[in-house]
Amino acid sequence: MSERISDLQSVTPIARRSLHDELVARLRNMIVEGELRPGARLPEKELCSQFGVSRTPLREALKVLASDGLVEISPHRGATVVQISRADVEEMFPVMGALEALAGELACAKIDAAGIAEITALHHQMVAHYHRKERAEYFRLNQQIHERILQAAGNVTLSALHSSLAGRVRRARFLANMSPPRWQQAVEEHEEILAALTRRDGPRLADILRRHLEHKAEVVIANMTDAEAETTAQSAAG
Amino acid sequence: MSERISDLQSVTPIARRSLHDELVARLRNMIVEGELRPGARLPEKELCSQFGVSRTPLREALKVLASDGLVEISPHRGATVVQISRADVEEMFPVMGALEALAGELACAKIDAAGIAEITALHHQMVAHYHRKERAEYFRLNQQIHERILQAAGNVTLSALHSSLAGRVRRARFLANMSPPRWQQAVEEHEEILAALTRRDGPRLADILRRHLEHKAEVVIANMTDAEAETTAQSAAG
DNA sequence: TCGTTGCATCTTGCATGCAATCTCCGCTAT
DNA sequence: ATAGCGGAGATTGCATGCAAGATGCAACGA
Repeated sequence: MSERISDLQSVTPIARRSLHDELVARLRNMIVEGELRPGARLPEKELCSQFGVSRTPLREALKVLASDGLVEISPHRGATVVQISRADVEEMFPVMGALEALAGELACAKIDAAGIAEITALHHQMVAHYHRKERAEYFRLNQQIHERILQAAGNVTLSALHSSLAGRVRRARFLANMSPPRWQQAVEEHEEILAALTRRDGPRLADILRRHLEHKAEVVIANMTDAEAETTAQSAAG
Repeated sequence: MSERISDLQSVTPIARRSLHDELVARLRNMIVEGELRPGARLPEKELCSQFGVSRTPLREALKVLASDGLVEISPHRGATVVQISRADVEEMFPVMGALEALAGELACAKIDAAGIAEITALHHQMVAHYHRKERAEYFRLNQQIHERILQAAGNVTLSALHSSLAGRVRRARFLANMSPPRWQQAVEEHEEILAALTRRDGPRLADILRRHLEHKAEVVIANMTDAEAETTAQSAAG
């Protein structure tokens, strides 16, 4: 028999995305990145002309996003980007904590030296950005580290759940206002995370991650409260 | 100002289900309950005539189920009920363990006497069914107890994730073949669960639940292996 | 005889049309 | 002046039509 096509490295299935898949990805991104604000209405007609597609694939995409918790659909009234409340955040962080804690345990059991080296590199980059007070870069690296730990856990189900939650939380972009002491605390916790991972101390890593997420929650919630107070003051003044 | 309508207990929004919502619920149920077997194809036309709807709402429902991990859609080839592999189950149970452990902790902190009484009642019913070897009833009560603990945790996000996973796992209905010693072990663990909950010992309850889920996983995976061997033997004989 | 290629048929992906429902505006009555 | 009412316009829910792609079969060639 001749050489099999499937043996060739460079031959991978052509990724063909249907319109609705593409729409799901784009809309999700627009929502998570804050381009579409919480509470924003999503009129089908407008989005259709904007994306240059018809209503059918768009509607399919909206249904998917609704089941994912990013948009809300009320019958005959249309879709809106879900408002994320303080209560929602208070709910979501413990869950993310549990998921990341599990990821930490699994990662310690499975990660190899190369994986640790990679995370270590990311960590040092992140710390460098911390010292230069480069918030945006810091957050990007921070997020990457957490993603890499999830990935090292080698559990697709776990990763999927976490990334869905992370997407919803990221919309509360108030993290950007982290106070200096809080920021320092976060970096210290990341030092501990790296240490535990290097020692492959699963229970300890799980514990740190859970606490780390608790503290993140405090920061986010504090900032949400501030933001709300500001909004209230504005609307009272206006 | 007059009394707000929203303050009234009995006034809840009238549940008006659109066709696609109804379809999502029905299909999900058919898949979870095993009426639609893993690997089964889901031709749009056939389902449409069966449910008496047109293709549009049906397609929307399929997309939602796909994003939920219950069906798989390949472009121009249609939807099929996803096969659940041993690897999938091995992935999912630790995650369910983490979620239930968190639920246990939260439940201990929040549950009131009435809640405990309710779970206690369910527990005793379940044990009665165990003694009468009534598997179906036993499993129903078992599931109810776990659901009540999740509910007592008072975290909608947590409940939603758990129920999605539980739905996917439940399709591996091999639990029905639990061996007598395993069954006894499960009941003993449930005694411990109830005890820890009554004492409101969160960490302990979390621990038991995690272990309980590990053992469930072992049972399910063992039975999946048996089932696979059987299938192989059958196909070899046939 | 076996493997390949081309064609017919069927299924799915998307666009569009119609009906049902909601929203918003002006109007009327108290 | 304000609350309630009603209709016009707009938006969504669902059905259907057409085109692109997939499947399966048959004919062809080695």
